[in-house]
Amino acid sequence: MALRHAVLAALLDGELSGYQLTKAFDLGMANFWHAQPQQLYAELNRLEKDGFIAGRDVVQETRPTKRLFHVTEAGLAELERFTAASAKPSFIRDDLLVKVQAADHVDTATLIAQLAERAAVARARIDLFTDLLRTMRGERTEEDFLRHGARIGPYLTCARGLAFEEGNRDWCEQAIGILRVRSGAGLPAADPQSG
Amino acid sequence: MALRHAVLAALLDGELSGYQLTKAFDLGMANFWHAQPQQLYAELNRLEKDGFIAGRDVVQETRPTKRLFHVTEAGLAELERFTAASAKPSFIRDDLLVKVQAADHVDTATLIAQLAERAAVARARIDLFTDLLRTMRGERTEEDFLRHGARIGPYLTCARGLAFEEGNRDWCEQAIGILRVRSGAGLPAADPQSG
DNA sequence: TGCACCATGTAATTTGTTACATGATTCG
DNA sequence: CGAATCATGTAACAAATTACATGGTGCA
Repeated sequence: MALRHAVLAALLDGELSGYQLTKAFDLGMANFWHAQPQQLYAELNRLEKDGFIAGRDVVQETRPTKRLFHVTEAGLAELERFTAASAKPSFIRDDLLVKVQAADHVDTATLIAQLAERAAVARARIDLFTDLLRTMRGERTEEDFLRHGARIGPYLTCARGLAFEEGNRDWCEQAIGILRVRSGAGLPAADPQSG
Repeated sequence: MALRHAVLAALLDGELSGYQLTKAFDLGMANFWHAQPQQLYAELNRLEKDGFIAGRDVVQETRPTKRLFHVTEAGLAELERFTAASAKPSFIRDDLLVKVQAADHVDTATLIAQLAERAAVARARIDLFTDLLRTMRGERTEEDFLRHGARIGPYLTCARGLAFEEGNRDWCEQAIGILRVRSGAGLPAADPQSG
């Protein structure tokens, strides 16, 4: 039951609706927590019932009415309690790595295609996070922002996400290179950067 | 329902019992899949019923009788099918990152302690994976092993795990440094390497 | 006219977690 | 004598996924 703390942490950046929250969990939050819309809507209702967040209706003209939520004092206290408690070890699940684990027993071309696809996704996310970080720090240098900026939490987690995706990209490229050498050998391999 | 493919991939390295499988899921497999003993025992029974693995009893003198499982032809075909199917995006959950996301609203000392603990765990795993990789490649250079070695799948996934933990260590150290500068400022900060 | 976006859910099913259960052996 | 290791599960509960449901707006 730690989804709630991820939601609380996401709401610290300002009021969000359930819909906006799902967007956040597709972007920066996705670096360390994964959740579906249905889960988020349900969790928002539970958090409100427990008094950790409060919502207000915002009627819109051309769009359906939405509810914006913010963290309450009790919610902040709960986050503080959570932070002090010992963290569960981080938990990863990755289909692609399962496939690579079986590399010596499955079709190489198929595996290379999957690795290339993942590398492309990683590159897209690297660009995205690089832009996000630039936006967050504005005119300042990273050094200056991290020392004196008002909200460094999201910056640090985004930086971790960036490094993670760089690791993915590099590893995928290395694995592709190795699989190519072992199978086709002398082929004038297509440039993996081009796709 | 992809736990089964992780189990199949784990069994490619040779026959394993449920107990040995839980050990594998605590070590190398933990880099990309997390599962508890109860799940593994249950999944082994399901996989056997579906014909993807086969087990045989091994009676031991000083230990309880165990069942060793190996992947069948049907199991290999299933892995092949899985490899060809599009992978779900990788899925991360990390309490620590949730806490860092809330860094600007929670106690700094508490957060630093958590980051230091994680950095220590990362260092331990780095040592472990470095040894594991050395063992896998034996006398050969990495270059040579990856070109001509018989089983590179586990090597590649372990390498990814190593890079991931190096990323964790570096990021934790950076975050600790920043939080120290912002809070205590001029303190003659303790060496994070020492613990 | 069809698709994507905004906006929020319910219900059924599948997974995953926690607690409980058993019992011998080996090491300190 | 107590703790860790080997060895395998069942049962109850909590969480996550999938499918289903609704309906207006804006764009090509």
